[in-house]
Amino acid sequence: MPKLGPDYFSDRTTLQIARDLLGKILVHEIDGQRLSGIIAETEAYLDDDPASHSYKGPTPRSTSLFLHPGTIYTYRSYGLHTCFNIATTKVGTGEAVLLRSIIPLEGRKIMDKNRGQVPRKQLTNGPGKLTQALGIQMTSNGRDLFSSDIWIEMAESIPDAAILITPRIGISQAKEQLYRFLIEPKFAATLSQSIDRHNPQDQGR
DNA sequence: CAGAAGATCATCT
DNA sequence: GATGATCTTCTGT
Repeated sequence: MPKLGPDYFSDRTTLQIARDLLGKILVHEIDGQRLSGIIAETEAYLDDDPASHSYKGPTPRSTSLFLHPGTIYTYRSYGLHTCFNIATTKVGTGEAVLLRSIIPLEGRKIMDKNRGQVPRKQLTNGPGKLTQALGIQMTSNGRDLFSSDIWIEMAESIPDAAILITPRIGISQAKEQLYRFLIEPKFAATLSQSIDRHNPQDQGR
């Protein structure tokens, strides 16, 4: 399966990129072992967003946000969690997409080990959880998606494996649920919470 | 160099 | 719905 190339993160708006990433596959390869999941929720951070780490210009922490599109930006949240972002648009702008949740695909045993045997619905359904499950660490900050052990692939079709790991509710129902998962507004790309505050009808996630 | 805040999560009521 | 865990980063002095 082809990796997404540099153009993917530069040719469209950040919001569009965030939408298009839904359904793609995030891969972290460790010792030849693939840990992966289907991207199910993303969040766009735009230049005019006061909550963005790039809002006040580059700082020691946020320099990778301003590098070329496809640069990985990780940061430590609340001293505990690692969150995974991808710089978008062009060099010098600080826009990015945060990956908020994935559907676990390959390497479930290792993910369980990394997460500590939580219920499967809670394995990768948050920005801090997916990095812990995939073993993605702060050291990936500043690398790029095209020449590192972390990348994003096209999904030619929804792999059967994805159906198998969805909740045990039968194949057809699982397919339907997975499809909803990918297109439902609730899980679609959103602006950050600071913008949500100005749109009270969007709150409650 | 001290102090505060934070793009979260698990656990509790 | 509230709270504590935990620590990096940024800001002001």
